[in-house]
Amino acid sequence: MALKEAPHYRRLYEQLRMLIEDGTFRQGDLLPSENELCAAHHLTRPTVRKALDMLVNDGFILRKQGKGSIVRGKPGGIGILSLTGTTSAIGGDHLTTRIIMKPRIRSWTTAFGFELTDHEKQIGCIYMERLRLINETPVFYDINMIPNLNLPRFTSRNFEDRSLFEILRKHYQIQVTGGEQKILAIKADRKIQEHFGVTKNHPILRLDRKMETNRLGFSFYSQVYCNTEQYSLTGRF
Amino acid sequence: MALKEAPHYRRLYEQLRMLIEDGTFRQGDLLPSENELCAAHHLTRPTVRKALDMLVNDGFILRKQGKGSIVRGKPGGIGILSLTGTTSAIGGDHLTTRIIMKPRIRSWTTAFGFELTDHEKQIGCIYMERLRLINETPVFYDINMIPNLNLPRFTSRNFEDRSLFEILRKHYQIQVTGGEQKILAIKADRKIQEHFGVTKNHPILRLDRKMETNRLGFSFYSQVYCNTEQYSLTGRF
DNA sequence: ATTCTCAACTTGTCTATACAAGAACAAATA
DNA sequence: TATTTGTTCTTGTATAGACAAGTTGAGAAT
Repeated sequence: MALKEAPHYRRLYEQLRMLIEDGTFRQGDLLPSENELCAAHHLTRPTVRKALDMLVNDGFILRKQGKGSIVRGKPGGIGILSLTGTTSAIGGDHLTTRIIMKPRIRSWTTAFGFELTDHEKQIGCIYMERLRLINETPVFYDINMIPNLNLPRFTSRNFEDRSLFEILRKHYQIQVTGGEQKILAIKADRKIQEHFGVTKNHPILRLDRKMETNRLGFSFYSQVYCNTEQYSLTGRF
Repeated sequence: MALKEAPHYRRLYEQLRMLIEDGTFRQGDLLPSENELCAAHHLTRPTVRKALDMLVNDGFILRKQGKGSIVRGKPGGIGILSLTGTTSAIGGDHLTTRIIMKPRIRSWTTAFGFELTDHEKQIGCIYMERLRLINETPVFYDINMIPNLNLPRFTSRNFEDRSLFEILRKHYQIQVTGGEQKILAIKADRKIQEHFGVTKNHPILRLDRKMETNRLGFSFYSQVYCNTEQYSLTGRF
């Protein structure tokens, strides 16, 4: 299956994003002007602007009429609230993963309060639980439910180091395009107390998430318990 | 101060968004095709597409090549995680507000962990605390800090019914364009216990938010305590 | 020296057009 | 009947150019 080349605007977006993320452009810097980018990449302004629009949307730059495109500061903390999976949200910190329950096929009738289609209910799901540690401290406990649909060898893959998002993208050409989430604060239940090493009244943040993908009708679901004592979740809106 | 007319793409966006929100277009419906919208509004495709791009970004529609623009379901719950203020995030439920501390001018050196500029520190801030109830149940307690900058009559306005966002938009032409937030789970402190009527170990969700606006260099800050026992926060990403 | 004006940048909005590619359906074909 | 092939709809990508409007800085006028 030959993957087609990404469109020009997306390649420019990826390139500029990388230059911001690796520090080539720093907070407050001006990006090259639209006309300069046009000349440098042999593109026209609407195409360049589309790439810049995406950077604005993702919070990487601001644009000021008459001034230019200004690089914004990267928000600190853990950006799990946006599109990225946990792995890439951590940033420079050291993330390790322990599989608590290996992927196995199960039946399901609901996924963390989100509605399932009849087709999803019928084919069942792949179920997996993981504990994730940042710098040796357990911070996330996630339960994942993925429709059991045409994912050869999925249950035997190694989820220790790589993110679920990355595996779906690389091996199955599935991109997460967006999703829905519910957030609430709860007391740690017995299982969470044990895994996080906290007392029974310790407040825990719970995210119920539905991830939608570029594959028509393919969504998957996660419930994430977070110990926000040391690492709070951050995001842009 | 005459407000200029909004650009065409924004007006089309607002119009379509309203038609989706008021139920004229329902989940699964197809919007008129781009060409039909062009003809109906005397616009060209790039302009129409810009409006549709915004709807995609805000999660109102999906687009499928060869098919059309499909209306998505509106997520339920309280959409405070996105751009809207609390008031418009509640939806159909009944929101009431009690002012716990009336707006007054204070000095500040920090705002909920966000960095302040020297200018912000120098001019001080307007400080206000409110308790907000949904269907008579206290759900939000918010602390607001707004730079004390050129907002005539601000401290004497009525914040009971209207949202801070709305007052800033209507009276001062200030639009919130985005922001940054941190989320964590905490135990209710004494003040929160009292206002929410909960015990001392009750888990509470805390949002620290920085709101950025169309006014150059003007940001304001909120810390929101949420009792998510009955109403969880929802959002799209 | 200070202020003002203007030219030369920047991004913002919009038009007009072209071709590619996916989806749906009808007609032709096996 | 079942399958294939077009045709025609849809959105996706990209070009080229025009004018509006905010910002900046150099040079002219005071």
